[in-house]
Amino acid sequence: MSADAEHTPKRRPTRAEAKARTRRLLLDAAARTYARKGFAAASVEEIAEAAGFSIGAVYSNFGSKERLFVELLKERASQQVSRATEIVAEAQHGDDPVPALGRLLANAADKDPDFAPLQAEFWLYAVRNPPLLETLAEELRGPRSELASLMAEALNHIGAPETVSADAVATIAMALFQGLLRQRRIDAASVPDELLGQAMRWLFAGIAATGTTGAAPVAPAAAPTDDTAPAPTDDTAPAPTNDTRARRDTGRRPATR
Amino acid sequence: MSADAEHTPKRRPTRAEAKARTRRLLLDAAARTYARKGFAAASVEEIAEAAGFSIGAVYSNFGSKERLFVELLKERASQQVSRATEIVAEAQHGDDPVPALGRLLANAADKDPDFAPLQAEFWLYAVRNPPLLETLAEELRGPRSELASLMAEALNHIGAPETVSADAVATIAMALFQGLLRQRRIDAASVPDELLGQAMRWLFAGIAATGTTGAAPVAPAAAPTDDTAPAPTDDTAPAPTNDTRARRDTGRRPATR
DNA sequence: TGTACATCAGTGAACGCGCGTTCACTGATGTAC
DNA sequence: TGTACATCAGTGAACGCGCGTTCACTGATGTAC
Repeated sequence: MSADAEHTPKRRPTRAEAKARTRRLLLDAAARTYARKGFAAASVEEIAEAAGFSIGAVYSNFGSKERLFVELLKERASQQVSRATEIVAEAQHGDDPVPALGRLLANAADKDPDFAPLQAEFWLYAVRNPPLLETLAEELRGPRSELASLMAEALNHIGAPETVSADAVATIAMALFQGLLRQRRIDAASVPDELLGQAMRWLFAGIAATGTTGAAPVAPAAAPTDDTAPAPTDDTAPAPTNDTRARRDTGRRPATR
Repeated sequence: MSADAEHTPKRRPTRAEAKARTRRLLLDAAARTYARKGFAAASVEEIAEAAGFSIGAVYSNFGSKERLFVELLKERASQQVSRATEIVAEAQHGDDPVPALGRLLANAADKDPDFAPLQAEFWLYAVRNPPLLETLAEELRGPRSELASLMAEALNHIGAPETVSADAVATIAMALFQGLLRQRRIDAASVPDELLGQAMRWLFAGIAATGTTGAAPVAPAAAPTDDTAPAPTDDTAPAPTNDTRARRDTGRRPATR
């Protein structure tokens, strides 16, 4: 129909473009299928069909069912963290973080029901294929340290003591998010929208209190918090790892190791 | 060798006893195998062999690969909650809960590496087989409300306001535990032993602070909780569900429904 | 712009292996007398 | 206590189906001249 076919979106796609599009469609179909059936139970035929291609297209693009999965993992493993980070960032500048966090939870749990199962598949697969665990950890490092930066900001904002590690708080926040997501699937009523926000609120209030009071009033019969080494557990637990009280260094450290 | 074979543990086992023993061994082997390979990838032969029996023994005892899995789920799904509950109970009466919670985390993560993957398998399987979701929820109800009872005690002990729901706190605690367990597998260094205890400490401090302040600075813009039906979702962020501010009812309600 | 050839993304049929399930059989336990 | 028969938990070989992977082929895109 139209003119000089230069920047019209309807021009005939180049070979590379067509291939890229196929790849995209296959990855998206794979995400749905792996999420719904699991890696082992999802068949290559099912995935190809869902994407509108033949089995061969998968092999032409990815080489094997496993490599398709790994590509998907590399592409999406960090989605959980980065999604959370976005919302937290938005929430922080808005009026009240609680409803924003509630939306995060509700969206991830109800609007995108494939999300949590796919993340679970990733985790299980990586746990069973140790080399991939490192890959996974690496994929998460970037987004995670962004989240930690936001947490550092928030900690400064409430005047938390310098000894509180933003990394630790970010880890706690992610764990909460994941755990609540999971529980919500089992029993939606036990995880109302505001629960994530509520928990974060308490957490920050607790951190702030620890700061102002000097010594934490915390859990019952608790030994007073001294600012020295945590010196936790004696026999089972090994020498304390770092991090919980590490300095708030949290400028994004771009994945060294 | 010995005498009247009455209560000697070495007497010939009755048929029922032998069968029960076989069942046990098969279930244990199934737990390991499903945890290590996943439900779909684990073969019946593998399980039978790990237990020291032939394939037929599985079919004689469970009827199918799937029913074996479901039996296992029914038996062990609540392990996560009840394990946590035990430790919390113990921690509460000891000096300091932080190391006890640290031990809980370390044990579940490092000492029993099959635990978290198996729980993840249960969850994924249930999510994909909705009828089982209800079963799973039911299995968890008992242990969960025990945990909530402990939380109620702790809340009273720190003088938390009556509006703080022990159920909500229990849910938060479980979510944290699960989430940290998962993260520890990806990057052990980011989840030191004390992190769970530390988080709980902050949480309770925050709740206590909320209390002392008088009015809960909690979820603003939240409609006051009426005790009627949850009336959930409309589209994005639904009216707040119940529970977060529910009365602290938490005497164990023994799994109705 | 047109022609001849090369490349290569995606097709579809075929292969063969692994696995869940079945079933006739075995031998030890249980029961009746 | 002993004998004859019934039951049934567990065996092991066989069946057949589904699925991952392969491969010769097609036809559209790209390239050389």
